[in-house]
Amino acid sequence: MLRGGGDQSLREHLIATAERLIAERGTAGLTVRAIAREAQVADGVLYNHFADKEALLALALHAHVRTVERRLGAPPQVAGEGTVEANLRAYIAHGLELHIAILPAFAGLLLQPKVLTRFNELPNPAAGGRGLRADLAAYLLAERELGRLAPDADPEAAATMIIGACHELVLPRMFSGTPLTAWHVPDGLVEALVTTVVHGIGPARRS
Amino acid sequence: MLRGGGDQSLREHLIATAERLIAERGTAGLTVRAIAREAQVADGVLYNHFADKEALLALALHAHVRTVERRLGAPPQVAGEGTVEANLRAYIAHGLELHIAILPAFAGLLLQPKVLTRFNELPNPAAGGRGLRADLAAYLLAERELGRLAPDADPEAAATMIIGACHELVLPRMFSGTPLTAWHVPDGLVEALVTTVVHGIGPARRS
Amino acid sequence: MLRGGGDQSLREHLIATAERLIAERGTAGLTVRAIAREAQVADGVLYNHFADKEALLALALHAHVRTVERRLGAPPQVAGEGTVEANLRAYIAHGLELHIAILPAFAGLLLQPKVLTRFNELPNPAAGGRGLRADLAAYLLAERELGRLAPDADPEAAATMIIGACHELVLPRMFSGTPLTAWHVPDGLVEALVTTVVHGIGPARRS
Amino acid sequence: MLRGGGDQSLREHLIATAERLIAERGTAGLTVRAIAREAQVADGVLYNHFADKEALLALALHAHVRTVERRLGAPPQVAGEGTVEANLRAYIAHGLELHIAILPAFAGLLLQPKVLTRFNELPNPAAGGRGLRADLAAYLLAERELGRLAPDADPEAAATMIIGACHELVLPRMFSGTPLTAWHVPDGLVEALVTTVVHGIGPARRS
DNA sequence: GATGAATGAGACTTCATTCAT
DNA sequence: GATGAATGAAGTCTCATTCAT
Repeated sequence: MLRGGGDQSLREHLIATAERLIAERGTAGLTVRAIAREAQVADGVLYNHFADKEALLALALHAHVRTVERRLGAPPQVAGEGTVEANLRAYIAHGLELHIAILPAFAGLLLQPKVLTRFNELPNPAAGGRGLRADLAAYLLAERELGRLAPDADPEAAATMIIGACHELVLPRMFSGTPLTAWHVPDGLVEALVTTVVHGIGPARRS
Repeated sequence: MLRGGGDQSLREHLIATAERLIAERGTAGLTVRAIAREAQVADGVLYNHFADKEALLALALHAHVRTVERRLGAPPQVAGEGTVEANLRAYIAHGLELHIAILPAFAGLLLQPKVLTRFNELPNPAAGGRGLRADLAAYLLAERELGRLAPDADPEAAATMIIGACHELVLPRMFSGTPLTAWHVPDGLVEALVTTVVHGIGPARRS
Repeated sequence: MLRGGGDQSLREHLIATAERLIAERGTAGLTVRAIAREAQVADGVLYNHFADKEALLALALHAHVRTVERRLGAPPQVAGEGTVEANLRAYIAHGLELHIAILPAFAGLLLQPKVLTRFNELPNPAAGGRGLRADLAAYLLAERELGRLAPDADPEAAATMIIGACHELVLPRMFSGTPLTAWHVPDGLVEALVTTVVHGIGPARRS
Repeated sequence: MLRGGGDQSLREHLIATAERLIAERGTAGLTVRAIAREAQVADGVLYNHFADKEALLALALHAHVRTVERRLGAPPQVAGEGTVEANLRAYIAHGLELHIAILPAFAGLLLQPKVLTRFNELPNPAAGGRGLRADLAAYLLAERELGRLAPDADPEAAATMIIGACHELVLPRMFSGTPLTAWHVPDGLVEALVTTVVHGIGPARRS
């Protein structure tokens, strides 16, 4: 990006570059210089557009989450359509892909409290991060109102377990050293999760 | 050099000190000098006992996990005793406490590939981290064999959801900025989780 | 570009703005950007009118001295009028106010050789800075010619001591950290200075 | 100063180096790197011994003042010895040399409030800076008690004028660009100052 | 002439690691 | 083995100055 600018402002260019680096390497050891070099701009240019490194990282992380969500599309939000099982499968697929894409980026946040603070000051990316669980709980509540779930089913508990399962499937693999993108959910696992949450594991369960 | 216990080697003393600091402050901004000062030893003594900082951190993290597990005691591993529901409650309580104690420490791991590598070279702390899920799955399988669960219940899926729920309850709170220790599980939530996984949320569910 | 007065050139506007900032904050940490922002003009406009930052600062400092002198009015320059004592009091009051106003600004000068060089290239602000001492010496010489001072009184030495006393009263207070504007000359001090220089401190002094 | 140390600690070595640089160039634009390079040590070594740059500069400035005073020796402090005139000449000579040596160094202080703050926290170098005026006032008071000065002579006013004259002789020359060390007090000036303050300039002055 | 984004050298500071004692 | 002063690369950030528009 040479003097004179291109089609997008340098500010956006920097956010996009940082976002890409975060997606690729996470927030770990991401230096101002690395971002500037990758963006092909001078070292100090960052400070013409952002208060400090943390402000840029917070925005880049935010953009990352939105980018991922845009790519994934919205999870099913209209109760009553299709089958509950199919909708749950869609939620789980969505949650898995979302966590695969953003958990590594968020991990770095925990070591950078200043980025965390600035990130929390930004508007919550729609269904991003903690939003997905609430989304699912709302969906389940609506299905219960329609009579497609047991009258005493607990939407919050179920949503917690389903989204939690997505975490549980992703988190351990972040510690293995192998790139997360190379991993796919085993066949039948999603189906088994849906069956489990719908029918329960108790002895009197319908066959 | 002044050490509390005179009979433990300096090596153990350093690991114990680093473990305590990790437990108190997490891995963020933990410097070699801080560890040495806290241990009341010289800065460079570390390199007489460990290859580098990462090796020490990996061992300290390992020790931290074992310490927490020793404190929590073993989760119920004998199927057929008590009720399934009570045993599941115990697993969930165990999982929550475990994750509250070790997730913050592990977060730092993700940003330090060298620590991660060295940690994975160590013997897997018994039920630690990924171990708990496998433990629970084995327990559920045994209960199914005893006929206390539905014959077609999927122990793996159920274990994933239950341990996942523990993650889901803890993880978001790590990003809020408030200290994790100040948080407690809302009343009824554990019960709701157990009920959900045992009975399912489907329409035909028993009342 | 929004400027207060429409009829002064941008050059004058910049000098006036820099002068005001120097008067308010001194030269410490005064950046080109701060001046431009305060003047409500673009960052780089400075270089259309001045060779560099130092040239602007030299002119602004020059203007500052002239502004202060205009505000203080001329010290008594006509010998033979009033009493010598009263005239000396006026000189001292003038010198104190002048030094209070300009010494902080000049302090920054000493650290910026380029500003210093450019400042010295400018016409000496009439009685400013070093000028006041010469003024006083000339006045004292005239009074001596009129017979209102001892025939062997040394105007140069007396002027040096009187203006020096003004320095001595102001300088130490610049290092105390408290704002100079909050300070006032203790009652009786000016009178004591005049008495001392007029009568001397020697043992045979008239009572 | 290579590893292993020499006869003086590195801490002292750094202070001495900074002191020399301050004496040579003043505090203006004195960088951490310049000090480290001049001291022949690594860039960051400073922070093993001082909280920050300002702490070192404050100590170096302090040392500079003490060094100068040690070199100059104490001004006459015993009233009643020699003649008053000779003692005053000694005070003036002392003040001139002191100010020539330390005023340039102090000028930089005004642009570095943090150094100023730290400097003021240090014990006041005996008769240094503001101390000399008080010293002189005390001496003059003692002489007055002995009857060697007029009974109504004002020691404070006289001291202010005498030390002020030293300032006035030195300050303007700091702005000329020529090195201060190359300047000497014109013959007769010191004598004229002493005569003026002792006899006064009033018309009834003794011949 | 005016703009202001971009430049890039250089400032201060941190910290894992080494090594003479 | 233990010490801890010294190392020096690397990090974040500032700011006078330039130049295409």
